[in-house]
Amino acid sequence: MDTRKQSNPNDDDNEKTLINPQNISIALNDKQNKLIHLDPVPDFSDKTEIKPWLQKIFYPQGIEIVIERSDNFKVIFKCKATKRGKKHGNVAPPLPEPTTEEEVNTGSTTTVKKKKRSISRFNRCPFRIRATFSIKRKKWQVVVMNSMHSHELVFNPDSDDYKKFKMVLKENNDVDAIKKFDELEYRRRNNLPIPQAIMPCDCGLTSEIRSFNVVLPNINPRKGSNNYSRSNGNKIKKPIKKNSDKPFALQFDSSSTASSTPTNNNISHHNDHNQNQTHNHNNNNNTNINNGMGFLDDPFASTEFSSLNNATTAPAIDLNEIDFTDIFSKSFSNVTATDIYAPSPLLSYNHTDDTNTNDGDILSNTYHVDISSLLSIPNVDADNTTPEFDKILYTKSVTPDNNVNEQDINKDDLHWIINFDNE
Amino acid sequence: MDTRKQSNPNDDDNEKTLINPQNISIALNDKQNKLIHLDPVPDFSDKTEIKPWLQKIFYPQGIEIVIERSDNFKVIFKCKATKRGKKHGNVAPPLPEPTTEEEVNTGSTTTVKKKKRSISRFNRCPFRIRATFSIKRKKWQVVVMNSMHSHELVFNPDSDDYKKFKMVLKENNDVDAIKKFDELEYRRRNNLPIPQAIMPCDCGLTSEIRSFNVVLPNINPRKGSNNYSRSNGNKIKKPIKKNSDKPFALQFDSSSTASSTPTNNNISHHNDHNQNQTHNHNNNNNTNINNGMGFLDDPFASTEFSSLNNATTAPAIDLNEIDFTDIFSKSFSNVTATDIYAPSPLLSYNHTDDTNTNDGDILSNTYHVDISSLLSIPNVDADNTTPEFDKILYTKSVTPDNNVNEQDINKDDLHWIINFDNE
DNA sequence: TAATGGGTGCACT
DNA sequence: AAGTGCACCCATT
Ligand SMILES: [Zn+2]
Ligand SMILES: [Zn+2]
Repeated sequence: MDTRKQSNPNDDDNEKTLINPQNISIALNDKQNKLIHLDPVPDFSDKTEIKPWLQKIFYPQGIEIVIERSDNFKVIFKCKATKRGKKHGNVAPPLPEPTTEEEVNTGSTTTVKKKKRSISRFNRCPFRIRATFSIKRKKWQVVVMNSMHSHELVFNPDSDDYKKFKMVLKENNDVDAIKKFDELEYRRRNNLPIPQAIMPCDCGLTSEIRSFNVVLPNINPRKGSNNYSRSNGNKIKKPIKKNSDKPFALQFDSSSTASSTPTNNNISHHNDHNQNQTHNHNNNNNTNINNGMGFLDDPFASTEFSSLNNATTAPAIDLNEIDFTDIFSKSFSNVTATDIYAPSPLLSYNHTDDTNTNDGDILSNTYHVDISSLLSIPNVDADNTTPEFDKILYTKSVTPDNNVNEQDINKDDLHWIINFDNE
Repeated sequence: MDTRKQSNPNDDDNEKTLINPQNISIALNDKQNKLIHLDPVPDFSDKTEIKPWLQKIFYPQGIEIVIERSDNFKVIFKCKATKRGKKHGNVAPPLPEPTTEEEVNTGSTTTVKKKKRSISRFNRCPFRIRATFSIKRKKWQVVVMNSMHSHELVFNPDSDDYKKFKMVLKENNDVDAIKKFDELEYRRRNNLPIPQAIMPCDCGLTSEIRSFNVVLPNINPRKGSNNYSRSNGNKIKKPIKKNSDKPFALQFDSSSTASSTPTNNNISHHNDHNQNQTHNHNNNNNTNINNGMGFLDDPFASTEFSSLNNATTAPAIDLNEIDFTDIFSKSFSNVTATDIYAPSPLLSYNHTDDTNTNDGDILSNTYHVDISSLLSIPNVDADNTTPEFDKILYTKSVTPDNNVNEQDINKDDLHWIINFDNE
């Protein structure tokens, strides 16, 4: 039974309030809320399990995450920065940089000098995922804090981080995830469209989380005893030494990690999908954001999986191990894969998992959010035309100087604007 | 026998050329050279030995160093940043920040917002020490890259880093260093003047390096075999994995670290001191850079050590173990301790150590540099009056807009100017 | 261990 | 003055 208070998504003051995913599409379309709570979240027994779980979700989105900051009670993720001098090989090239030169007036002479220490565009992406351990709930909460990106989103199966991620999947014998990512790699390398179904869930998070073998461990947390102590006297005490103070790891009688052990939790997903899809942007399915790489060139729109059958020549991938039909037999027809110029709709579903055998306090009546919304650039001004992608990338277009209606800027927006201007 | 070529310090193109410390004062006064090569340097058997060695040198200068960046062939040190919200307790307060507010014009309204992500002044200090392992010389080279600071220099015996440093000294039974730092702490806590003699050497580096028990290990480096491989093809190859690729650690048959083992190297120091002191600035010995802390308030100028005898009441320090006379019997009378508003002179000495029993290629004919120069703010324009400290701190005064003669800017200067303007 | 925000040392890449 | 991934910090509320 979920007793959390749900706030009115039309309330202007609810940016940091827990929002029922049922209403999150409304909240997002209200242009004010950028906090997207992902729910449910596995009961990680260690914070190191969070990143692989998120990678399974966001790699298919073309988002490579890294840890920006972490301690034992918090992990902040962001998009991985590009490598500056990277040759454009099999790696998707970043969009062209803005002018890398700048004029330096040294008095009587003006010198044009290459900007050596320019921070790559990629590193300015405001996208964040915040995982915090809630002592009261005794579980981790995952919140997407800024769903827009300052760069294109391209899945790169050749990145080192992805290779490591894939290797861990193999070490853990995570056959379902391996199969899906093999499929994802195959489609990427052959410039095939990436359907949302390759995402953890074509409509959200929860379902495919199970099939990805990212589990909700059916372990009973200790009740009645709170071994946590974040305060030192009356002040906050943070872990003092390395590899110490891992209270939440002691919370479960887990003999294995959440990411390596499947549960018996049979979530009946892909049922009762109440697709409250809401579009308030141009449904331009032909907009192309990938410069010549072809990854997201073909809007998936109404493409059914049967179209994949055209691809029969697989490279080094063991296609014999890939069962495509199982993946694409699910409903995703109304979800556009690449509609990232304008805010994607949030599809919210209400999962009532009667088969859930886990602790009802944590797992029952959970909801999930279609993370296709994470692909979107926020609708900074719904009344205007969709802002140009290049402008957002290069001209600080989120500032009020760039067609952003100031009334539509909340405090979080302002914070970013200020930071951009300061950098 | 040192066969290194020495360059003409008056040459405009020698910024990155090895400079004989004999000529470094001339080179520095030429306003072009900011690279101060420290020589000799112990043959560190591990890069972790470098920081303690430098701490022994720079703590007495009021400089607390941290590692900015490191790999197995390079360690870059800089000044430790201040703690942001630190209350001004027994810690020397940083100079007041510039305005921490900024106006944000959001169109029709102007919002004044606290700058949240401001970098503390302390972290902008350009002072750097670069230690690089030279494969050709098979030894570490230490270069001070920017001898000015953006902040006051105050030795803080209460800092955590210093306590750790001191603890390591005790673990290593480094009695000489312990004695000297006890003395330094005592003088600091009692607002007594800090003579240059408490520095590793009152006139330079080499001599006190021995008495500080930082040693030049009398170990014969392997000759003829070069186990190093920095190049991958013809490009620089960086270490690939953690805790691997420590080629220089294999270079010596060392059974102990350089910082813990004294050598038999009897450098006859404090002889033949040819004090080529050069002043081209106002010798204002009364300039006070310490806001009320009193540490460096009293210019030491012509103060002899006998003046310390006035202090007889030592707090918790075991003064019975401190032999002051041995320290201050050395000549340092012409060195001002706190003349940091203007460039300090560089005193260069020529040490000819006939008693050196170590490898002549490395240790004979070595020189050392008076690191009192490291206290100075560079003479950005010798023809002008001394630039105001506040201006240097807060108004990017190293830019040509701030009284820097553009002819006096070399390429490295320009690089920095650009970076400052970008921040 | 309340929750949440940010700074920064420093080795990896 | 490699940039940045990450963790050890500290801040305010
Ligand atoms: Zn991003
Ligand atoms: Zn400094």
